[in-house]
Amino acid sequence: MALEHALLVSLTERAGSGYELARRFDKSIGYFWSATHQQIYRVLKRMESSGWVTVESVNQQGKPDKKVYSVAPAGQAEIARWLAEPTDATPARDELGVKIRAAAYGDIDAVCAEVARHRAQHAQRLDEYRLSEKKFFPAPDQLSGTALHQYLVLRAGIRAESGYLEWCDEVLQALRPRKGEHRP
Amino acid sequence: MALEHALLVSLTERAGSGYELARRFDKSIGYFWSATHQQIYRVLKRMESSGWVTVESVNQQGKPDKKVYSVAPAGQAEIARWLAEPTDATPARDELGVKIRAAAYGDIDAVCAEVARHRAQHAQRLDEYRLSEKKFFPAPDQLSGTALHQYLVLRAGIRAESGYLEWCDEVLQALRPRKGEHRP
DNA sequence: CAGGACATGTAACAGGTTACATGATTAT
DNA sequence: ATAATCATGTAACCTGTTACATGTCCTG
Repeated sequence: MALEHALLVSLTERAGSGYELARRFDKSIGYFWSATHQQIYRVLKRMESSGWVTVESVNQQGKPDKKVYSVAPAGQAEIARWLAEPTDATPARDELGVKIRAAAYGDIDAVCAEVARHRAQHAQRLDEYRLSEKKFFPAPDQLSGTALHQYLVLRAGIRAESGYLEWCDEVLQALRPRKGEHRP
Repeated sequence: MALEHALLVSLTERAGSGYELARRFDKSIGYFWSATHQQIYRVLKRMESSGWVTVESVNQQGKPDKKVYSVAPAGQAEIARWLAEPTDATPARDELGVKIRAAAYGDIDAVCAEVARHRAQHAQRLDEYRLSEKKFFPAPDQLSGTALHQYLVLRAGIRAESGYLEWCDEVLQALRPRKGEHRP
């Protein structure tokens, strides 16, 4: 399981509440691992009873109390243990691929529209990634430590998204009826 | 949900038993959607009670009986309905990314070893894909219909795997200690 | 005063994994 | 004999999603 470990990493960098962690998962970490707040609350509770994290209730003026979680020594040990343990590659899962394979049994134009929709979504994500790259890592050669690691996973996102975009274009070119031609 | 629809597509191309479907998911379809046999049996049962598929028990000499599933009209309608319905892009989920982000809190060499392991796995998959490409689609320009769609999803696999490989190399180059240098 | 951000949670459900169980045939 | 392949299934469990519930404060 990686959600536990993603939370531990995030909490190591900065202690925080479940709510704050959910915010962080909308951004940086969420680019390659997503989670809803319910899931996060559940896992935090479990990690607390395992002794991986400690909680402290913090009063706030105006706002409701928050439970700030910090990584305990057992949690640090768990990160190290997990890092050393080999993990299988996550199997690819792409619903759009299933749809394309199914295209012959439905409306091809609808499938093309779907591909175009996904293309747009991925293009937007790629833009965000490239912006982050320019903004936070203008001189990648000089990075080291955690900043370097953050940069490297951002690179994964950039490569994945731009590859996906190219593929969408290949699909659209192959499936879309071109002017002057008519489909058999 | 895409497993139902992946099974419908597979059964449209050829009727088969749960066991046979599980075999197919190890190959072609499994390249972009995976499922265990238990999952498949469960979903087939549900689809049968929804009237999307029909079953026929087939006696075999020597081997145990098998239940051969075929797509019913309601199943065909369901494929068409699902194709026209927009779906969200599957969020990326890469455990290796989490590990790299965590690398500073454990043994960097262990993380590099993991990256190298994954690189090897993806390289092998890419080889298989390229072999399939040469073997089954030697003249991609002339494809149409289902064969074209199969080719396009294979292309997705090839692009994804080769992009991943390049990224692994980028990571290894950035993280691995080079001769003559020593890490701070 | 309505709506959004902050903050946490319960409950029910759907999807996916792992372990176990059975039993025949065929190949080594 | 032993293992692999064919073929189906139950049970328990973990992971992930959706809907609902509560309550305050701040902004427009």
